[in-house]
Amino acid sequence: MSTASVDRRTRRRQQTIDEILDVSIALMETEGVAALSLSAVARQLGMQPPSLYQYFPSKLAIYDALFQRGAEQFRDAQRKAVADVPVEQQLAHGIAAFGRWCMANQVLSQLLFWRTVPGFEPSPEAFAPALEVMADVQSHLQEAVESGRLREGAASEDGLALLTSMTAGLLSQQLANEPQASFEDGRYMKLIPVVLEMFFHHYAPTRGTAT
Amino acid sequence: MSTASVDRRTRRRQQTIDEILDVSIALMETEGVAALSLSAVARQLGMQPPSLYQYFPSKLAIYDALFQRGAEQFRDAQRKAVADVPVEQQLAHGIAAFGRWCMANQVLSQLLFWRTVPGFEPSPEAFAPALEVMADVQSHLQEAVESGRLREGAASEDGLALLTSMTAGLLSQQLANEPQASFEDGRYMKLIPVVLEMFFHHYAPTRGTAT
DNA sequence: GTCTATAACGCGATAGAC
DNA sequence: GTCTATCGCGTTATAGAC
Repeated sequence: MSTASVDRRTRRRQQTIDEILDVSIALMETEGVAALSLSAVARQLGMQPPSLYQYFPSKLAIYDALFQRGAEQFRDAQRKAVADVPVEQQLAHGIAAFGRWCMANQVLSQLLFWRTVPGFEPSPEAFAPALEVMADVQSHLQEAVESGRLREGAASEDGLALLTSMTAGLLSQQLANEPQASFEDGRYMKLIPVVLEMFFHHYAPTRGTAT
Repeated sequence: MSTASVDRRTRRRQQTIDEILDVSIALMETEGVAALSLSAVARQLGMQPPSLYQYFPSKLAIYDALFQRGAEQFRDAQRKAVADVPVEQQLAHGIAAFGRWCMANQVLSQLLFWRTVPGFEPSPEAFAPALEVMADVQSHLQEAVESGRLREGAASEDGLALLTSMTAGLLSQQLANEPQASFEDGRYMKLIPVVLEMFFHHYAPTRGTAT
């Protein structure tokens, strides 16, 4: 067996895996994240349900692959948004990119930020890119502190928790109440600049209360 | 058939309905909200699964009853928390009560604040008490505006959305990351006073930016 | 080896007859 | 209230096709 044929097979296999994930996302969009059905996926692909087990050992493994895919895409979108942007605007751009990505990838967002699929817990491997994003945000905060744009506590655990909770809260409300809206015209997404302003105000270097 | 016997039957029926709901909540606590199984409920009650259909027309109807129950309990907890409290502390007490109730009733909170059960949408009847709570909060905000403790915009749609998003965000993070914590020692619940402070700061009467 | 199909098991929600 | 029956699900075992 030639090396080329191995490659071709590997490529074809990866392609099938991607198709399975694509179809899964599409189905979850219409049926709900927790309502993913392997039979439905197989039908869409013209396969029999057991054939899927050549590619994933279980339904939860598909969720895990989707989680990882989502976390990687999310991380890359974040990084792209803050690249080539003046340091003092990185937080604002990053958070806007967060909102934009979430509204464009609602299914993946639900998987990443809520934990609502019974029995599913992301593997450490799938979770890793999500941790990277957290580290990125914290380093942006740290930078803002060191350059004097924010007070000490902003880069603390509480500061990070506050920032992520406020933005995740807007997202939560947006997805629960107005899921069909776009990032630009969502009632809650519109408030993203406001909470960022509140955050900067709370951790303003010269005044405000310690946390 | 005597009136008494009708009463007794009605009472007994209501009792069974309550038992079904209680068992459902208990099962969702261990298995996940979306993993509720009628068969499991029936087993716990020593019934056959089809017998449940004497009390609820479908599984989604059970979710709806739980939603309504949760919304009513939530509303009552809110109202009890703000009763007999000085007007200027009602918002703080109400929000603390929100956090406390949610952590003590996580299953119902998920049902109320996220929409993660495939195919479930609360009926208007079940949703009504939730709307009452919103109206209560808005009236508290309005009161704060009229008494000069908050600026005009605080009681607007955006103000209400901001306040609920920030608190719901903390809850979301708490439930997703540290569900086993209590209200008192949860990393995110601890920040509830902070976001309230940020809110008051943002809508302070004398200064701040318009929203 | 790698992929796919068929058959079968156990479980779930639910409809209907009793 | 039950029992029976139908249907769809995730999953496993097994056997044939590339």
